[in-house]
Amino acid sequence: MKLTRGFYTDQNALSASRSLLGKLLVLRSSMGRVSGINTETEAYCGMEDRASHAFGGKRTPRNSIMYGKGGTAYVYLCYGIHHLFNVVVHHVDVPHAVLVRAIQPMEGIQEMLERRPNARTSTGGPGTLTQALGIGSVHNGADLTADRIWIEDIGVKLKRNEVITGPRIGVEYAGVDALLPYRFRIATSRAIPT
DNA sequence: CGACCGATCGTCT
DNA sequence: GACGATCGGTCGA
Repeated sequence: MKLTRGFYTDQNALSASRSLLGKLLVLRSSMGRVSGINTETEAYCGMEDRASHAFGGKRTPRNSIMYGKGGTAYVYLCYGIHHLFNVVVHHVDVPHAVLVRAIQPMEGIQEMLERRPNARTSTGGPGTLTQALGIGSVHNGADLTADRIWIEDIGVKLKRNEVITGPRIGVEYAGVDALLPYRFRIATSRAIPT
């Protein structure tokens, strides 16, 4: 069943990063449903977090989505090439977000392969999963409780020892905050180099 | 294997 | 004018 508003507004990025693991990310496409199970996430925890776009309470046209309602998609272009997909959580004016770093493809795999012919690494990173699913800047600001892009609970329960934590990727500029264990990954998912 | 590097452009200063 | 919450190819060991 589709996650409702309360799921997103009633928790912070840290707990949401855990609870979004094992959930199904779904898009409606012209071909039907395209989806994958979240296998890796990262928490970006508000204005105190040096790795976050919202660090120091910074507010720009780009990151303003992060200050909005939990249950909103935050999609932005990284390195001029890749769209990264984030789930905004927590309350208005508290800029918490969860970056989805990897998925396990479930529905619409044929469609994903057409978009990414070299399927070996098709959903192994935050930039490639958006390409596989067809997520782009049109989804920035999308309401995750509506019917274009959403997340479903498919009954996957993860035990504590099935979740691996570690430091976030690509945030060296964040100083001490780069070391925080804000990265979460399903232990049994395809191994990804640290 | 691992290290390195070019691609590519919206966003912010 | 500089810089990314990255990726995939290449090069050398």
